Amino acid sequence: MTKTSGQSMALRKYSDYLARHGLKSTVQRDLIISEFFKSRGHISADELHAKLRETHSSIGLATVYRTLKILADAGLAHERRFNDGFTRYEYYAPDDTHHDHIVCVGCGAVEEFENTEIEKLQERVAAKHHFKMLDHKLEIYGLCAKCAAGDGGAQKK
Amino acid sequence: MTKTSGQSMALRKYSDYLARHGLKSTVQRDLIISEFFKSRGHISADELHAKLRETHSSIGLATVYRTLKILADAGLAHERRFNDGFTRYEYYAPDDTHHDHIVCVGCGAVEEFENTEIEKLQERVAAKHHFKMLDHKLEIYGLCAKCAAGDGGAQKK
DNA sequence: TTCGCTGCAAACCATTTGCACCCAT
DNA sequence: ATGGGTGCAAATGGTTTGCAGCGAA
Repeated sequence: MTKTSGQSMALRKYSDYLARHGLKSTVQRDLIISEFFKSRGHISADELHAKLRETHSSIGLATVYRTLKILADAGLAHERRFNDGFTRYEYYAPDDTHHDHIVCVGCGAVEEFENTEIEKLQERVAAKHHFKMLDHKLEIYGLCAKCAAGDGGAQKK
Repeated sequence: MTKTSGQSMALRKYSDYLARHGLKSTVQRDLIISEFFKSRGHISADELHAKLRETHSSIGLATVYRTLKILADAGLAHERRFNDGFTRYEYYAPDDTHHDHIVCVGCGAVEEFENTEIEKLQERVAAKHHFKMLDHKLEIYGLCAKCAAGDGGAQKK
């Protein structure tokens, strides 16, 4: 099972992208990207910026936005908009299978799932409407076990 | 097949809501709501405001927003956020079956569909993750027959 | 007469952009 | 030394809100 680490593969794809587009590698970008890879899944520019500030107080929010946009352009991150007002970025390896999200409206937790049966049904729906399907978005909103049980959940701002 | 008109039923539910909440019926609200019901499906506050301006130039955008919010609170409209930056409101009768959307990325056309099989699969996914499902959102993005055929489509701003 | 309602403009807030200086290449 | 990168502050753009006057009950 020799499987190249998804992360190192992503880093290579990232520097390839920089090179091919005449962009430069900088300390800030490296920091942002490494932090982004560390906290895998569904982080917002603001949250990422806050985390970075803990150790590098001078990094600007604008740079975080700009870098995340590069990652998205390079095909290494996906912009996701749930219903909490702002954009979250999620790590997306080139060979990842498509997945969807189930979101807890109590505590904001996000889990991922994939279901090929649903995908197939979607293709069929698109065909029925004479659409060529390019992408789709499926989000299930509900209460996770913990939030359904008791408390209102510590709303993770 | 005696079936009370969905619209008159909605209007009744609307005035009930106003009464129960100590809110007043006004000319502006009536205009906004009637226009909203007329252009069924997926209209934004701005588009609605523009339409109303044609005949009633003094209506303010803020009032449109406020009224749409009332409709949403009354359970007569759903707020929908696709990927074009702003919120669209869609008519939603209390007895409507849930439906999802298929959106053309070429011309912005939106069609509705429902698929109970997909719904069932979603319930199953939620159960597997120990979530109590409350709501869900499924959007298929693609090209409609017209846009897939030739032109880039007259992007409906 | 009482409050809620309205239009306007200002405020919000996440995200973007202009700019002058900084730093990889 | 070039030209892209950065932080800051200002601009944006959809949506919300404060306020003084208006109008439904």
